[in-house]
Amino acid sequence: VAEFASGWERFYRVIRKIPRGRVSTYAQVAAFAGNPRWARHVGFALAALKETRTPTDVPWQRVLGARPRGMAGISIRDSVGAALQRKLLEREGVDVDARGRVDLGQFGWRGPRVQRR
DNA sequence: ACTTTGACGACTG
DNA sequence: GCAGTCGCCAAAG
Repeated sequence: VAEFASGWERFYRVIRKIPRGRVSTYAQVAAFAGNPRWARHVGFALAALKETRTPTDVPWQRVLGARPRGMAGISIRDSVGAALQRKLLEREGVDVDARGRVDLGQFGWRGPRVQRR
């Protein structure tokens, strides 16, 4: 059913499910998309998204790079884009520290379903 | 069909 | 904490 999805479309589907005010990681998105080893491709797909789609279609800002200590961080290389991502996240109520890191224990997305308070 | 490219991640020194 | 390596693998040229 609707297997039109090219590889990257799967990532977009997962990312669209991330609730406002929550964040996830590339690896996490990849895992929910079917394979935890596609983390790099998530980032690649999002970079491509920048050119082919409108940002509003997929909440790319909620996808961060994995960091130790249950943290996630802005992993975007373009400083302008990184600043934008930070701004968008803060606008959603996500607390981003000075180094662009977010506590997953507090804002991390638990998964597509298992939200259940 | 081969090579290059990555908004990654885990590990090493 | 930071820089370098390696493993992973789909898309684009």
